[in-house]
Amino acid sequence: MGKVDYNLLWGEAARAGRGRPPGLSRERIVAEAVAIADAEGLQKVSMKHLAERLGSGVMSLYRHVPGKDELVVLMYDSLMAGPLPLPEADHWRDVLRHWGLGVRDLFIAHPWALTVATSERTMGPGEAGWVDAVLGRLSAVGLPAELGLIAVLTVDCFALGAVRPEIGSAGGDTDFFQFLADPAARARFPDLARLVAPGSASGASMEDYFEFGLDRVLDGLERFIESRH
Amino acid sequence: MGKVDYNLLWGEAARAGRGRPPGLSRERIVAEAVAIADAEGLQKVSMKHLAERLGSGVMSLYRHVPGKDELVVLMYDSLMAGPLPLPEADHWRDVLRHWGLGVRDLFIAHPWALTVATSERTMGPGEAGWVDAVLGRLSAVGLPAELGLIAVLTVDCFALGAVRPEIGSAGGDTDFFQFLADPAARARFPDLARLVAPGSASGASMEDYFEFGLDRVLDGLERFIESRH
DNA sequence: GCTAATTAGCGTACCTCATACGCCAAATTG
DNA sequence: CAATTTGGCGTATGAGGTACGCTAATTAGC
Repeated sequence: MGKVDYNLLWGEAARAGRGRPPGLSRERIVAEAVAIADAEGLQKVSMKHLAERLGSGVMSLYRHVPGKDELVVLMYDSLMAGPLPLPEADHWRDVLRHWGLGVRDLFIAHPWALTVATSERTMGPGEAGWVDAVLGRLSAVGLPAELGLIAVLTVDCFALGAVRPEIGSAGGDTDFFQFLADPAARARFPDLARLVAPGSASGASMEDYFEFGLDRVLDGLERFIESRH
Repeated sequence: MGKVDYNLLWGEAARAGRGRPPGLSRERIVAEAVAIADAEGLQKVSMKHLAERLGSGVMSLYRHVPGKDELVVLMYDSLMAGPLPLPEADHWRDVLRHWGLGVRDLFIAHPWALTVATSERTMGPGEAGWVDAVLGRLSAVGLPAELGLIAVLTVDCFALGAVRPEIGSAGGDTDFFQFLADPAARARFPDLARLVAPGSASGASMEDYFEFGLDRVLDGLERFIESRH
């Protein structure tokens, strides 16, 4: 929600010298919060609930995390610090395709993360390293740095936008295209209805659509990159 | 946050016959909430604040809106019910390009909307009509319906993802790439640093980047569509 | 070992916010 | 002018975030 201190993400971790040794740690808190969000949703991540899980008092958390908003930001950046979807491919297009699908998998595995990603925020070290790793790989397979950067951002933007209708549909709780179940709505928006028609569950076809769009984006990038050679 | 009733968005508005005439209306409430969110941010939209603006009691709002979550959904859908960025172009590519830029403008004008767009939700009538209008225009300029649908969704997905770094940068409060102000960070992520380098403010270059990516997406769609003729 | 300094854990109190409930007011229908 | 219906809203409740300050545990210096 509110503003989050830049130093929270990028600042040095002040080392502890003397004094009482910590039982909690920022890492443990963030990891547990992510576990709760994955299992029960982001709105179930309350300081109270989190403290119970960790077997500590509520206010103890504030020794390691400035507040709730900051915790959410840390949760998000911790995702990006994990393993990267980088294949052993030797063509930039394969690298980017694999990476785009990996981004999709990440946001489907952590549905709460998409909301965080699209909130007003600052890029953290995890995310920066994430992007940096892909740029490095693209560079290794011969794509010039300036082309790699725009290619990665384009694919990333598409993936972020395109994964949206898939989230929620998976759980079955909230279907993004629920209104199309009504025949009257299908009659009013016949073109939209076609999207969901093939596999009535709508979940399966969305994945196909994601790949289709991704391939179109890669086509567009390919045309541009080839014109530069 | 929570689940929102499907009927809230798509249900018929029950007409009032007798009884006390309403002083408030759902439309007024939603419009005022949007005004607050635009001016002060979504987190400042509280039932209390909203009621003060409307000169009514807090609980009066609940006669017209089931709750806060539902209000936010209605706010979002009301944006989509507004005027559409549809040009008088006679080529599908121009239509989609103009539309993509219009989507970008919309989310920059209403920064809070992006978070709502990417939350778990159901498509409402405003948004469905929005998509439907573009499909109709594309159809009118000769693009087959099935191609129009995937083209619109692809462009929409890209626009949604790509506008993200621009939000917040505009206000100057929270810069998405704030960490690149630090020379050490620029040294660590030189490729990323290049993105912001040209216009040090980073805002101007992001718009150029949006258009670049959009054109790549359109290129990819063009290749696919031409291969179908 | 003793004391001072330092840092962690956490109970209490407070504030904000959404909202269930119920009463009253204002209009229509007969 | 009742009876009915619908809207406005005050009060109370409960959840959630967090400022404050006390206590506990540990180390550094003596």
